[in-house]
Amino acid sequence: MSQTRERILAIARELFVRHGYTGTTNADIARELGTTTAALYYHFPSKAAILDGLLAEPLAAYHRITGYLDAGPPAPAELLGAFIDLAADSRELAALIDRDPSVLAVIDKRLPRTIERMTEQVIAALAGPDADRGAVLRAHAAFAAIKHATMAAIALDAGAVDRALDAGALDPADRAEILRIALRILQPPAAD
Amino acid sequence: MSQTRERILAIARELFVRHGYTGTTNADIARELGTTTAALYYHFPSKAAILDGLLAEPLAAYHRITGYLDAGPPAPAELLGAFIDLAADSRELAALIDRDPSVLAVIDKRLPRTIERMTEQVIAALAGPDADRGAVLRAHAAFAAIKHATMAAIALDAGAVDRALDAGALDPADRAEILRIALRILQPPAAD
DNA sequence: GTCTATACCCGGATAGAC
DNA sequence: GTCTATCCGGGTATAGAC
Repeated sequence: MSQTRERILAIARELFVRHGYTGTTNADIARELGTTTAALYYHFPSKAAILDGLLAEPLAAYHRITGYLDAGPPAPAELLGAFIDLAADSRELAALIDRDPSVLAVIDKRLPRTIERMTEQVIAALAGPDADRGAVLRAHAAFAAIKHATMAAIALDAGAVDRALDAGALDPADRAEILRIALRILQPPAAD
Repeated sequence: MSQTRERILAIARELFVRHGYTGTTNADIARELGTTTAALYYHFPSKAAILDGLLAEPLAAYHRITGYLDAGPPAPAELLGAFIDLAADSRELAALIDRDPSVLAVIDKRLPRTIERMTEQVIAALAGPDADRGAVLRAHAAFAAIKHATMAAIALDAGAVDRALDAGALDPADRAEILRIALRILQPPAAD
């Protein structure tokens, strides 16, 4: 692995997250890298390719999870847990995906299913087979809650260096709490 | 009110929501309007001004709500309810705000407080005065859930024309359900 | 593997006629 | 109130030397 390539990805990740994909220029990346924009094109054929390099893994994971759904309805805890881990692993990247619509356009070209279609599947699975309107709303709420709470949890540690080694990882206690929250969201009101 | 102005806003709203702010060009708006890009500049001094025209009201409402927080801690149900209504009123616009970072840049120039600062305040208010880590996570979860569930509820009606007059408005039953969900999220796990 | 130089296009915005 | 024409800047990408 060219290690300049890795540096470019690291820099791009940071800039994309902070300023968005369209809000970041090749010149911005090159400046941070200490080279010129032309140098980037030795390592990547296009700007979109840099984005691809960043999102390939998390998107594959997303696709893998929704693939399981085809087999049959999973336990909500499993599904929600998988998404917590996905959000934690991809960190700030998760936010990037649905922030900039132009990112979606880039992504959807290289995916078997569109993001939108995958999300629909997840909602359907969370809402359950005989979902009424309330169940669908709760599924949306749970899905959104997981993603944002996970990102918030990681962000809370952003400054703290004393949290042992793996700064940026999701605290197991936080994971448990978030899962608990999400599962409770899915409960119909009658079960209150 | 120039009614061409209103048409431009309506068109821009739709395009911004669908393709994002940076993903929409003046040419796109002009095409839909049936004129040229130059014509837009008779009605608005810049592209950013069109965005302003669209977001002014919802942002003022957001600012008004956070203003109340300065006075003292509100009942969570009031605060959450206010945000459900805000999300419902601004519809798809709500999504626009935290999607494109360049939108944030435009907005923050004309706001007394930054969006980020306002969000922090809301989270703090929802988490409560003696908030532990779990309470903060629950606050984030509740805030995200409200926004997404409300947008989902409205989206569910998108196609249905038979829902009497006010298509696009939030069903009171949905509102109640979403509020119930959000309030439950804020409950500490012990209260399960 | 990185440079200089530059082509090319496109988006926002302006000038001035009608 | 809208047009034609055009400027300007900046962004992606390429050519070709080193």
